[in-house]
Amino acid sequence: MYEERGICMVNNIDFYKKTLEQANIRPTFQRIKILEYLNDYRTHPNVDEIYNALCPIMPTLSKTTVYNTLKAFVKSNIVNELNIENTEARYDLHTHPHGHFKCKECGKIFDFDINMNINNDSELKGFKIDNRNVIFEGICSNCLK
Amino acid sequence: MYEERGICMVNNIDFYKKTLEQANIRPTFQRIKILEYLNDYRTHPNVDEIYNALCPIMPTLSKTTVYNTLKAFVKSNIVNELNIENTEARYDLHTHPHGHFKCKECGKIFDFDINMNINNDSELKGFKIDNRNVIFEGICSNCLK
DNA sequence: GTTCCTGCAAAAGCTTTGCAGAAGA
DNA sequence: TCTTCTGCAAAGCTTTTGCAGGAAC
Repeated sequence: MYEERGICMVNNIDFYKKTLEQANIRPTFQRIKILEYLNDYRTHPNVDEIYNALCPIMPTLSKTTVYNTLKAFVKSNIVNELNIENTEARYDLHTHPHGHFKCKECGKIFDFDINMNINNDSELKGFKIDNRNVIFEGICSNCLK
Repeated sequence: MYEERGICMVNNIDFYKKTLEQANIRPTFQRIKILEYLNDYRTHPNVDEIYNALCPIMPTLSKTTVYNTLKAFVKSNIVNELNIENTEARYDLHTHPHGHFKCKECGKIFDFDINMNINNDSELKGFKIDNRNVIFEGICSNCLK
């Protein structure tokens, strides 16, 4: 049991390392742990959440490092920066494109699939589109009750 | 000529007044001017731009009032708050839904039409959707050259 | 008279910058 | 050795809050 978990963890860490190396980012302990957190917790965490979650296992971690790391990840398209509120940025592992719904009542963020078909003759003809952020706001079905 | 412009302005101010009254917002001079600015300049201004543009004609205007006013406008769905960067909010008169493209090179923001058809059986079934913000990022055709 | 609005100053909160020491190539 | 990375402290910016005077109803 212990061994299995051990093996599993090693494999994951190797995968994170490879991901970072492919992006030309030196796979330091801090960066691997932040990437691991983003992979394990797909809850669109902000800097504070990541920092507080990792502090127990790396007490000398600084927020500056979290900021630096996330900025590097965004630049390399490993993660997506979500500007849902204007107060703070949230981060999302870059996977398949999807929309985000923010409930004004409970504050929860819901993922949803969306078809974003842009007409080739649209205003964006000839543009290079790197990121597609779709953010809806309203009230979720739970809070509507 | 002068008269025409005069009449025109009066009509507009009346229109702004009516808009605000319908939204249950007292049509003060400051609020009318801010609404007028948003109507005349559809360039997704931030607080600073609005404040600096209006200062010459109302020297005692404070940024707090701009913030208060925009917050009231957003709450009443008169304007839309755009969180394109996480550094500052931008504001957009609420018209027909459209997407925003931000060029990472020149920083310009382009409007574009988009069809946002959400499946009724999607994850958002039963949700009340108030705002739809679509923000694309990349490089515009001009900067690609 | 009571409520709402404005604007100044201060505070709060997120993010960036400068820099020195540490780690890695 | 030289470059890159980390983390502390300070600074920078946008936004919010507290509050007193003024305006509107």
